[in-house]
Amino acid sequence: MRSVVVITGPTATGKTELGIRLALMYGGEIVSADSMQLYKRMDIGTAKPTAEEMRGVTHHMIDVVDPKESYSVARYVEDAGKCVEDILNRGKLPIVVGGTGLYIESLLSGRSFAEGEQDSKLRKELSERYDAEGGRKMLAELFECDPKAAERLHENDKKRIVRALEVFLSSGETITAHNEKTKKIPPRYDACKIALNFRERTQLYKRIDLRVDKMFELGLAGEVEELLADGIDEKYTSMQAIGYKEVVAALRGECTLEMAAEVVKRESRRYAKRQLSWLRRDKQINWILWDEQPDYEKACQNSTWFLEKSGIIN
RNA sequence: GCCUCUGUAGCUCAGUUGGUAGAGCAGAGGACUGAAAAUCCUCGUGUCGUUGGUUCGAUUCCGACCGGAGGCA
Repeated sequence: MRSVVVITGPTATGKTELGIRLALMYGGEIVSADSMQLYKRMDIGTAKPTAEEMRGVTHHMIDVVDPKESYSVARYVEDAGKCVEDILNRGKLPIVVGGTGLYIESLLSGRSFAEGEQDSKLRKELSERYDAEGGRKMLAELFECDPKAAERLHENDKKRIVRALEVFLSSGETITAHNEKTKKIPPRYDACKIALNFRERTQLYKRIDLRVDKMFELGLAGEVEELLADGIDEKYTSMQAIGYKEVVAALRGECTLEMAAEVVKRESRRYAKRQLSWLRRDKQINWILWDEQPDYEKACQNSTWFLEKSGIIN
């Protein structure tokens, strides 16, 4: 089976650098798995690798959509899937690098999603009804058509209740049935998964704080200002990114930039925590744990071992 | 030096008319199938500053001491 390498982990752990090193060592190309680096013009706040950092390694799935567009996992599976196919066909090694767990999982499994579109009329109607009638009522309604989904969802989980109803109403199939079906489909790639993290949580947080300070020094505020000037504000998905929505608030005078920076740090820490809870349940992951600082030499050695073990190189 | 106020969870504070205590924030854990850097759920034992005394029993009352704030000299 055709194989890919995955480099993942919570933010600010050095995924980008390790990915590039491995690409240089094994003739690979990077396929980014980051839901925000997809957007053009959002460079500083998403910590996109610069041209120098890339060192000639080809990167895919970065800067592929306008910040005004709304992207989705479904599109990612399709677009990134094409990149992976192309890389494999050219005899090179695809290295999927990123922290968006859902994107990686969906890409590897080649998951097909149930019907529906983000901006569909149906979804909008359901969303409005949820606001008007309350989650309790909507959940009860979901229970009528898809009791299993209703059971596992909380009445406050608007997004998922709306989606579950949407899937049933538009396709006649429940999201539960759809999920069970897609779960059985074997993954389309064999993956060697490597995740980076710090041994101590406090080290991770220190690193996140430093990185956020650096983003502000590099001119994150200016970047956001330019986007706002073109009418790209927080109503777009892209601007929901951590680092952007907070700066928008500061630029609107709701708080100072210093305060915004503190919020960005806190949100990044929480995000890292969520990423970890997503990753921890994947037992296939090979973890590389840093002590104080990333040690890329050692990580490359470890990675090589992992790649050999999974038969990707020999 | 004297007087007043104050010392309770990592932080800010509430509270117990004496029966060993609770909020917000921070933090932790979890979920996750077309917005995922999004969205949602769950979680609060801490020598109640230290030390004596009164009491069946003190974090709560009294004394001393230590730390902090203010006032008078």
